[in-house]
Amino acid sequence: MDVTPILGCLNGAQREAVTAGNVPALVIAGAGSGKTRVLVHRIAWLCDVQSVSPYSLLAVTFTNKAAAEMRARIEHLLNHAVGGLWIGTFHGISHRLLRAHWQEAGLKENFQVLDSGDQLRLVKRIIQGLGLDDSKWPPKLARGFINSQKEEGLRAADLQGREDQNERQLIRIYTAYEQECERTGSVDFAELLLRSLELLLKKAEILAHYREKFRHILVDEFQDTNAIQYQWLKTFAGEDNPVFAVGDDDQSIYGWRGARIENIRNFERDYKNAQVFRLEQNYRSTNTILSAANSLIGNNAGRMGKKLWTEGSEGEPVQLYAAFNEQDEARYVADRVQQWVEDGTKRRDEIAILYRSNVQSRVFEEVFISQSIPYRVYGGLRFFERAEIRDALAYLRLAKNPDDDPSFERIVNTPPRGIGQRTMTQLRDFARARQSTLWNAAAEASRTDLLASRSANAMGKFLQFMQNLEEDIRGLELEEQVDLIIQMSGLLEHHGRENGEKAKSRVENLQELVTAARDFDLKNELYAGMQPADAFLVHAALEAGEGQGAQWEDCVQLMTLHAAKGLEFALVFVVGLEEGLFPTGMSMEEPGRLEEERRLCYVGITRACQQLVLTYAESRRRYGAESYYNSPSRFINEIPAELMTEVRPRAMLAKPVHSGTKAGLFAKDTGVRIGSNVNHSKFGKGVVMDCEGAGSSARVQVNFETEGCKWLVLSYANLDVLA
DNA sequence: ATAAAACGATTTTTT
DNA sequence: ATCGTTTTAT
Repeated sequence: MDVTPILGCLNGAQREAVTAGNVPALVIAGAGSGKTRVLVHRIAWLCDVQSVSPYSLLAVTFTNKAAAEMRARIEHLLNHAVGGLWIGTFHGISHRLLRAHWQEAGLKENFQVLDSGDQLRLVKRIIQGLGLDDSKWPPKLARGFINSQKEEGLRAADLQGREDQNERQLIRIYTAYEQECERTGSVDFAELLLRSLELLLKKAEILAHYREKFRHILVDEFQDTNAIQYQWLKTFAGEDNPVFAVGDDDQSIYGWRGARIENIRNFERDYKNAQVFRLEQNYRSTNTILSAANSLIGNNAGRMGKKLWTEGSEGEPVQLYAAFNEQDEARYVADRVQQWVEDGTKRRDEIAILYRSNVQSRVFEEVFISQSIPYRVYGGLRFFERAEIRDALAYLRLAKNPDDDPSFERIVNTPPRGIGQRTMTQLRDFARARQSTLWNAAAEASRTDLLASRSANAMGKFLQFMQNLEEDIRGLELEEQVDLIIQMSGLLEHHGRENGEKAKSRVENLQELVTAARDFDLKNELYAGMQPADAFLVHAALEAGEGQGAQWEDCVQLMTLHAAKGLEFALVFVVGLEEGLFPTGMSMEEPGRLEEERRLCYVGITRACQQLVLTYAESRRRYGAESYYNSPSRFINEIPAELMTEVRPRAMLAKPVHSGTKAGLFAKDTGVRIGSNVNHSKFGKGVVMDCEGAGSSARVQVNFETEGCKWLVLSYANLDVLA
């Protein structure tokens, strides 16, 4: 057999990993070292060379996108479809198991999947139902508690006997939440994992079946697994089926949501016969960029140890720009973007601007709009999380299942049909007293005189409408069902009547939902045996959809550092490198947190292929207030100076540009004017470049000989004017 | 039932 | 500052 297509294009380390024997393997794959390639070629190697059936492989990823990409690459390499191969996310695969074994798992056949928004609303309802004050017991906190317990494999029953009053209250909420999920047949994300793990552990014959089936377990982004995910993998693997885990401890950036970097370190302890491979040759970045990354990450303790190298060129030095404020930072970046595309051969979509937090995108957007630079911001609300989409899906859900109280609550007065708070409070009380669902309570109430006649009338019409809707959509194609719903519910008309951009996009989104329903792949084996509408709803929960429709214009890419993981760009700006912002103020006390911030910076740096630009602002507006004298991030200092050049175009000026436009006179004349030579006790001598404001808030920009340009508040700065 | 005002939070995000 | 949520007033 000719193995050239599978092994020919691999380097030594990659080839060793791909052709590893049937023992547990841990591949420490540095940024840009061909991590996905190794995984894909390993699968191809097993199937084509080792003659392992694709049916006996289980490949797990974190995102749907990664799963889809991996499948596509495998099929491309093998040159044929591999339908029987299980590739999916932890959640997707768990879901599939639970659908197949719903009875053994103790679920309802038609259990629904709650996304985190659904879950939050349910937790909130539970808290209120227990008579607790939801400002004292924030639903988000309770949800976090429940999820983190589940991620540790702990049920409410496992938590009895806690002393702490606070904790006991949370456990009470957890208990009630579990009961409600049980009653309504709802399963949240963490539950998918925990429940499928419990299924395997409790039903020996099912476990035996899957251990017999999956002879090889492959995992991507292993450093991001949490406690239960690792447990889940080990359970599938048992004693005989080797785990092939690929990851990079230096790119672990999700500790705050439960990822256990220790998993990667414990792998060798858990699997005594494990082989460890290191991929250190980088195919992405210049030597300079890699040196910067290596130096930075060298400041972390307890690493697995790894040093990236390349056969490529040295490349340009890393550039550092000290901006006066966030506007200046954005202007500088915009200038550099313009320069990049000026020669006409370079594209904007090979440029990324990476920031620590989403709020930072705003200033860049403003500047890009004013300079007509096309850009795209990643992140934000996903398609299936948008209110109008959730509304439409709630109609679908309620039509299929009138007992779904959350959906009932959501749409009973959306669009407005005269059913207000008062009516709903009465109805809720009534339903609780009768131990019935809102739907049944409403049906009952409309027959009695519980509600005011006007409300009863409106409610009756709503019930009638929902019944008609259910009859009308029955038997239709999914696409037609959705189409009918958005029209008959009045949602389309409701948003159509509003004006403004937002309303327009809501209408478009609703129409897009019809398209999504049309394109939804019902034949996918994941949804085998399910009703189309139910399958579509699961799809909506499990795959929230991209933020924006595919806009393949040539756009500058704006995103958080987290969102950039796995991507690469010719030119990368890592912006906002200030102490307190990146690393964030919250992370600075705890060493573990700080190391994760450093890894995040490492991820950012290693996204760059050709040129890396770092920026920070000496002054920045945050939460309305301005902060001055920001220190540059410690991460900047952790990059050797010889790899960097400082760019300060403005500071090059000996004299200010516009001394004519601003008078430079302040309310209480201090003698400080644009162009004045001044002395500062800390920063030394400099020239006043610009001024802003008046009176006590007057600020001046001073270009210091040694410190560069800074904005100072005149009343605090105590400047001495020199002759 | 709707509009205005007060309140509060505010790293990162996938499933 | 700004955005989303909740309370209060009309």
